[in-house]
Amino acid sequence: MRFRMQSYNPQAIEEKRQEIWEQERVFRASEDGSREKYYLLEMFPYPSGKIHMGHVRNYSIGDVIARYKRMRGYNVLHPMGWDAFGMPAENAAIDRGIQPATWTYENIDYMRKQLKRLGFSYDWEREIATCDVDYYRWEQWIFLKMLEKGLVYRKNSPVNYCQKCQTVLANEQVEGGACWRCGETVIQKELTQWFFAITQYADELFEYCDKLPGWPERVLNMQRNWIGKSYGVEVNFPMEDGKPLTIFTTRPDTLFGVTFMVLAPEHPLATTLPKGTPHEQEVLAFVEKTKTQDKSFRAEMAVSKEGVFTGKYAINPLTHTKVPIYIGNFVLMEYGTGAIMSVPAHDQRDFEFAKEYNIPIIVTIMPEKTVLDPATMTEAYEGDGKMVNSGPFNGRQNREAIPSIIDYLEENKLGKRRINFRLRDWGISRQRYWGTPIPIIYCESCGTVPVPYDDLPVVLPVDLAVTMVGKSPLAECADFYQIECPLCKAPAKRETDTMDTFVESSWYFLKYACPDYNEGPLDSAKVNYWMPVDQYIGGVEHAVLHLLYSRFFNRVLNEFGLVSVREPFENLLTQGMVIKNGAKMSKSKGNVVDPEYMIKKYGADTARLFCLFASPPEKDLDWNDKGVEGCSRFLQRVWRLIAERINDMRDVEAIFEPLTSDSDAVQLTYLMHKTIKKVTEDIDRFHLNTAIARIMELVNGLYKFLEKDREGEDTKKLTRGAFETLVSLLFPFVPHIAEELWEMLGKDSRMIGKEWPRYNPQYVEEDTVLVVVQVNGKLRDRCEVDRDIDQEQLREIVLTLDNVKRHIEGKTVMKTIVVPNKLVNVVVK
RNA sequence: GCCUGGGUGGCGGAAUAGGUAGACGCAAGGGACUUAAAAUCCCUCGGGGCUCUGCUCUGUACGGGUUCGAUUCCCGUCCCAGGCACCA
Repeated sequence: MRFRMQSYNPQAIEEKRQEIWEQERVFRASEDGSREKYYLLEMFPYPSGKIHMGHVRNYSIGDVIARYKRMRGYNVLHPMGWDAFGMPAENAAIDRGIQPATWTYENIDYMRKQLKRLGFSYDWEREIATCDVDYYRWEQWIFLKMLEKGLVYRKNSPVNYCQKCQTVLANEQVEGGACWRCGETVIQKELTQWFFAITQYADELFEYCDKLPGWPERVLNMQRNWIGKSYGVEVNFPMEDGKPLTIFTTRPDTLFGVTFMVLAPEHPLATTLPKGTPHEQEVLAFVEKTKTQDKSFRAEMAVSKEGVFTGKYAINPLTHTKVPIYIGNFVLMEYGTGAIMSVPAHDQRDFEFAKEYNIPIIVTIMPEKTVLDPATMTEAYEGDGKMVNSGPFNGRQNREAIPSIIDYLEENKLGKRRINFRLRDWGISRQRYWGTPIPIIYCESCGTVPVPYDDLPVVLPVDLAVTMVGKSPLAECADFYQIECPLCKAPAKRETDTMDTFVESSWYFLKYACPDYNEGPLDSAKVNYWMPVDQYIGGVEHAVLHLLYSRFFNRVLNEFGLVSVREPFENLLTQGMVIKNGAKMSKSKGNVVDPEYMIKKYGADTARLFCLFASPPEKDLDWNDKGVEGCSRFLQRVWRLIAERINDMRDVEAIFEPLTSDSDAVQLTYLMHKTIKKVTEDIDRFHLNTAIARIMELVNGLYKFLEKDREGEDTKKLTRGAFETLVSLLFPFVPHIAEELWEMLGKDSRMIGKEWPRYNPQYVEEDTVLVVVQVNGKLRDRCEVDRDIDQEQLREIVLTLDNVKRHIEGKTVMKTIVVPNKLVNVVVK
């Protein structure tokens, strides 16, 4: 049978392959005890309308790993779904008068098509959309369970509020005082809100950062930073009425230098202490003024320290001296006890405050090289040194003295060891429509009543007229909120807030294991088969949002007995952004490249290849249209390499070792086996760009080899072996063209995804090696010698080289350093 | 200010363990094929110098150090990106 050579037509072959994959359901995963499982997960997208280049990159990286692991014999779970609740759906509804549900599901349909057109190997039968009732009903179940266990509570407190989005934001969702989504300045608002008690897990979440070796250090650092664990002590300063004023400090070594105390304006004592003193009015006015300022404004104001004296004093428990109590704008009620001891000599903030209000300064830590004098100091000394003015602790190194100071405080019941965290509980109430309804009912007589488990789900009405003004849409929908109390049957009102959409993404990775299970939230047997996620891939922007919440949620569900592992994600890869012309691709910058256009022009394989080749996964990817063309050229070159010769090769048997001693054939064999080794190692450490570079070298080598007209069956067989190897190596990166070429070679297309080529160790190290010769560390010559040659012999050979002789002439050889099979350095004087 | 990363050709990026700096690709220049163009193929390609198939000096942000040898390790400085920022 003779074939006419066809040119590379990506659209045709890609659609053909995709159809076969779909029909044969080749990416379906099921539990299989006979093989090692591998759960590969990429962060699921928000169905905003269209796939963007960031998605293409993220999912291309994931697909290489998924396909590669399958070829290595793993039972791979590679699912995809939709983070489908969220604000843009509501905005679209307002702008275009479409229901959020309609808009969302239409987007999902469109984007699913796009992902399929890119040829990613997902098990689409496990697809989930978080806005499906069958998904969020179990989220409501989890909420109720958490409520039972005391992990959910409701409280009135100042919260972050975005006026543009008209909703509350969690601390993690405020970036530099602005809304993470729209950039609007966040204000403080007093509201009653539901909270998840993530702080109960603060210590564990912090400590386990050391037990996640598969995570990038910078992500762990961001999490540690965010949780903010600090060791210190709570100290009681008795006041004149005998009651204690409790403060938290990490620097008990400066206790002897306390000259005043400061309370947060929100501190309960702030308004009661000054009663009856001449300072009362002034304090009340100050507290009022400061409290009404919102957080970011106050932070800005407090650059200059402001405060008022309460007229009252506290007693330093160590020195028994009387120190004045102030109210200050720079003290935060949310951290520690909302009150601090102030040591102006050794804390810059306290120093500034003391200077402002003429409060004395006492030095208690003396640096080694200088002498501190309170009268002349211009800033606080925050470093270490010898303790002075510190009674029994005088002369000791301050850091070393801390434990004994704390011991002393504890023994005398003056204070207590204490660890404080910066992390706050996660506020999850959102005054929005398109989210999971919080399953709670408010009854005049029974109070806050959880929706009974049997009454779940609380279904989000989808036929609602959405308006932007006023309260949350659900709060205006009587059909939704009017309900009878499950306990007393009296008319009652549903909670009309919905949950933060980060709740959905905190457990979706578990649901993929059992998407159709509906007897409970999760089928533990299946979940435990697949969990933990072996490799998670996504953007670094979720370092302290989604990734922290998920770790928290997984622990909670672990305690409910639904999953057996404590940490959900074993290994994490954070890929960089896609950049063009020096800026992140975005509509507002006008530098967007549409994946759809790329597919039309070059095909999915080229689009994928460029995303993988242009830079290593963790780095930002600089988009370059010319680079894309280069990738397209490469695929055409591969296509021609095989298609042009297929008539001669079709029925030839493949061999992977030369039967002749023809040096070119031997060289090709070495190249082939070395390439397998390099590509394997590179994929294993996610150096996908260099893996592709190696494959390009193999292609270049093959062209060079075939340049000469070669006769003989052996040559053909070896060439065929190299072709098969090449196509297999290409498969995880560019599956369509690889599978098509595989079939062109007359092989079963189902098999390419199951076999990863092996290399013969004998052919990765040549018998001779190139040894570099240096004289005094400078490269002077090189020579080809037998591998593992005797060192003495090598020394002799080296000294006969012309250029070496020239450089050592008239000098004495002091020593010769030999790095076997690599380098000789002759040291002369 | 603090904590992380990171600074390598015209560009994207290579260089597992301290051992040939610049793999692979893009761009650029030159050539072959062609009536021509596209496509394809070949050659050159960090900078300087020379007696130019070769040799030599220099070069991985900057300044020192360790070493036979440093892009790689150590100390100091500068710059860029990300995170945190009155957290007591």
